[in-house]
Amino acid sequence: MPLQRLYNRLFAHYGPQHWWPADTPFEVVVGAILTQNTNWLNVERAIANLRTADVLDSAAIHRLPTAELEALIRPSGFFRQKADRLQQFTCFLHNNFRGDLQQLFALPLPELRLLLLAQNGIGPETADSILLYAAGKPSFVIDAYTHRLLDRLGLAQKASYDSLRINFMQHLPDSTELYKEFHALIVHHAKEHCRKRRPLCRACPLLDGCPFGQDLIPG
DNA sequence: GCCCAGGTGGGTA
DNA sequence: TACCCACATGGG
Repeated sequence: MPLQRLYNRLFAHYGPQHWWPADTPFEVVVGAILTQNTNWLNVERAIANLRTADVLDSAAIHRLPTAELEALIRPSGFFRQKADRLQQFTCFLHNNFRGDLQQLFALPLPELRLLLLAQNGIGPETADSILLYAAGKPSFVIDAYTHRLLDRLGLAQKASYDSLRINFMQHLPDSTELYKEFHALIVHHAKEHCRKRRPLCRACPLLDGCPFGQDLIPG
């Protein structure tokens, strides 16, 4: 299976990634929203501000004055929009699940995914990141790096988000841990060998023995 | 100064 | 469906 082979190569080269970089499920949710079209380094600054202010939990975000939340997350960019999205989410959580993420995550995957997608500011990538890394559900994440990698390998140039996600999930074992590692490996690889507006790096481990990655084309 | 970064939602044709 | 745009900060 080509996707399995792609995963095997990445894993053999980089080893386990143990993602997502967060201490709690709620921190994953916050990071997933703050990282929208934003460099992760800036997200870390914003999260550090929230931690220092001791408001890195749902109840605190919920009751924090919006202007204060905006000031704390300012380094992550789009701070007005993201402060609003964070508080809309905590409001939804408090109104429907007593502010308890685990109660929300107890819903079955398909239902939970639709519910997340119905929230303002939570699109497919953010929803799948929350499902996979916060809720521990096997929902594959397709991000800009995944699109770019498949594009560089000559695959799926104009495939939709959902079709790519379904493709990954149908050709891989139904495993949360595998999905986590695979996505994390794609990000790790992309940061080294798959930069925007640049050709695939010659040192790319995926190209070793297959100059154009042809043997990785999915069947 | 320029491009880029782990998107989303609203608008238009 | 397919583009276009606003949203905003900080690094290279």
